[in-house]
Amino acid sequence: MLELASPPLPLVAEPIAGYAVGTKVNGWIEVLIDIPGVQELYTYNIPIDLTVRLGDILSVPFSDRLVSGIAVRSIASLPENLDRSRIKNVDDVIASGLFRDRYWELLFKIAEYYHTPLIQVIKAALPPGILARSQLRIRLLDTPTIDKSLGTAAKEILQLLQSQKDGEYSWRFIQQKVRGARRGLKELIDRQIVVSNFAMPRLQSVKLQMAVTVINDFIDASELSERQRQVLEILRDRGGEMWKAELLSLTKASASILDKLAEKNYVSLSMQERIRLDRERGITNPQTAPQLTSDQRGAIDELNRTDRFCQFLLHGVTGSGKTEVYLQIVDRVLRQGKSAIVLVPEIGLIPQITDRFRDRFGEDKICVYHSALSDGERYDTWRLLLSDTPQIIIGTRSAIFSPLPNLGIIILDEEHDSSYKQDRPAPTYHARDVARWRAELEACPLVLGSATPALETWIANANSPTYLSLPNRIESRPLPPIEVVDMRQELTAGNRSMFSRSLQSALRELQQTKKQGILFIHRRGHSSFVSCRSCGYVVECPHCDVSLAYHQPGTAADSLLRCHYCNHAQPQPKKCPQCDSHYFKFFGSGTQKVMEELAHQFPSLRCLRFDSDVTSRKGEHRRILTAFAQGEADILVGTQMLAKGLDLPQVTLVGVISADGLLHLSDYRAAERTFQTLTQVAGRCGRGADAGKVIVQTYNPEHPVLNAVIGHDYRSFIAGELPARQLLNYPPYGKLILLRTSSPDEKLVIETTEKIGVYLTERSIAGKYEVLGPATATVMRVSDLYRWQILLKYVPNLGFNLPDWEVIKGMCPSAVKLTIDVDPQNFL
DNA sequence: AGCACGCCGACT
DNA sequence: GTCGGCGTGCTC
Repeated sequence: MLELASPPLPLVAEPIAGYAVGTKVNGWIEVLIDIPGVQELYTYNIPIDLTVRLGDILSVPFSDRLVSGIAVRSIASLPENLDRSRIKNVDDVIASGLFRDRYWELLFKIAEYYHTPLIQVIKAALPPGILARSQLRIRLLDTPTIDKSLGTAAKEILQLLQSQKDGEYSWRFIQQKVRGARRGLKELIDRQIVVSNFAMPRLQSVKLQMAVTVINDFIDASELSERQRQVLEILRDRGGEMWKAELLSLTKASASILDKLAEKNYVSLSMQERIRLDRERGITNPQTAPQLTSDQRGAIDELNRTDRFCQFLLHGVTGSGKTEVYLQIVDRVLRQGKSAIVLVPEIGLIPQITDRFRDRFGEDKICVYHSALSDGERYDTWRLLLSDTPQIIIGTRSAIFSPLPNLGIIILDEEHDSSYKQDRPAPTYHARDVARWRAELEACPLVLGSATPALETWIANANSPTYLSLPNRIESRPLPPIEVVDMRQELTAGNRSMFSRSLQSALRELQQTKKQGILFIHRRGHSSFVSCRSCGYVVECPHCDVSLAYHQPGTAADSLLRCHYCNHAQPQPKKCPQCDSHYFKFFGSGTQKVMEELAHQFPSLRCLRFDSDVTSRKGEHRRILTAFAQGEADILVGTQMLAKGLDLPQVTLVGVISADGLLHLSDYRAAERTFQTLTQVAGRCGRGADAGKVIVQTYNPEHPVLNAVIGHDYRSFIAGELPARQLLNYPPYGKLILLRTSSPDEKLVIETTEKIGVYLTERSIAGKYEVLGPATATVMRVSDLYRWQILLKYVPNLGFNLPDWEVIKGMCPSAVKLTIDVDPQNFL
């Protein structure tokens, strides 16, 4: 059993006894330190000239440096084993008033549920740049006396520093570059060639910019030149206040005109904070609420009945007008003087939904928050959200941490989407669960919207007044008919194209009717590998056990092979490295392949590509979708992101190149994912005045899930799927926890994981959980790390008793990394 | 995380 | 003998 020096922070959902965020601290303060592997609280003294409140972000001396930490608890007397002389002073308060009680409790709850140190949860919630730690920096002196007798390490460091304009590098960087760096540094410091010092990295701060403000509205023509008067009038027309740079570029005036106006006391020039927000957007066209369908009316009425916590499921088929329901419920919340959080699963859906909200509420009430914001934008947005004014935040999963003090509602659109689950850095939270906890704590309603609800949500809401259904599309538009094409028969009939005869004729029809179509590709790594047709050799990543993906040459002559796991890139070999064959080519049906094939078979159709390769640049998402919506192309070819919530009224054809990749996903969710994805993709079709048509190609046309998809029949899918889950105690009946281990040392991971497996199995009978594994991860090696995993399965209702995670952590040597993924979605 | 202290192999 | 590898322990 691991013994901790001081009492660890209890991982409980309620705050520590006596804890209340914002209360001033008397006595000593216990600080949660921002250093991984340091979980205990450290006690500090508060200097007289400093006011520290619980929840403040502090900078404190730790070891020989300054680190940031959070003031979490005040104590009146010191622990016995801690000598007064060892206590240091708090260095400074970095930020105050960021957390409210409820918010703080939420963070505790997350830390507890996901078995993650609280500090990591806080880091996930805060914008970057608030927590920071000092860095040791090495600087070359101005006039160093350098003699030749230096050691090689010292010489190398010197060279490095001399190559830098300011003669400065972080110590960490030098250590990475130079071996024996420590000795070299000592030499250089002893001879007074360099100095070292600790410096806090540049913290995120407000951006100041010169602004011009009218201070005298009365224009005395005799006093002003013509040009001065013009500029002043323009400024006045624009509300009397503008950024200097903008006013100058608008009026083409020179700065001296403003100086003169300031001199004559008509305007004042001053530095003001320029709030950085993501204002990238289209045109606003104010819209009033449209006529509601009776289903929409019913849902809104039901939602309006409560202001307390309540989880609603808004189950609406694609195109049934869920967004309008969101708009109306948010409208009510704003009128009550409260704020709203609206989450979407993907960054690509933000422009579209933001446009809808802006058209209804105007732009100043809406902020967006997602991973593509710059650090400055995030920082400013986050601070703006701390204010009490009613506002709307629209964002991806991390926006669930928006610090809005006055929450009136939380909405998750496409709530079934697995992008709501974080699986990379801990905490591996699911935004839907966090949203529910938060709504409970803030006592506000939670609305989960989907055409294909997650089974968890279905179980929780079915047969309850909180189940709100929109079974029909708006304006009584029909759901598109879905045709499943058996690709085996295509082959028998001699069609070797990747497009079935049915899809080909639909594409031809599209050409004639001037309508638009979408081709969906389910891409998952293996679909774009390069292989030898003579010997079957496949190019694999040297660091991961996966094949490399082919990428179309851009402007460069050589095509590139890239690893989707570690980003390793290499040029494509001209011939097979194994057998020298020249039949060595890109194989598979990725987006590019489909584009080529279209260009070949349907040269007159204009195609646009829409996948993560093309949309990674900022604003590219919107650009492509706008181009497509404006009819600049006939076909949009893309992956996953096409399936999610896009509203493109001109689309009358949706083609799924192959459903097989989806059907054969090797985890218990395969059927659910297939049903969701296919239903969602099909839903992109026939949303305008013209009816649509969906064609799904597969080698497995008999698959039962496809029948449910054809019938747009969620209930029949559920009826088939739930018993299967129940039988094996999979979610939503049972719960899963995935332990992942990884290490560069293969033998060591196997050994460690097996040891953990034995421990878990030994106490599994008493614990009432099931142990699956140890097994290698689906891809055993990624970035030269060997990965293993153990899955725990248990049924909450039957009572359970999970193992002691501290014991398991203790079983891992430092070279083996352990992560605990609660409710895992990805078994990669 | 860093960094110090501390114990074992190949070299001036 | 020393330099230098990286294994444990500590930081209020």
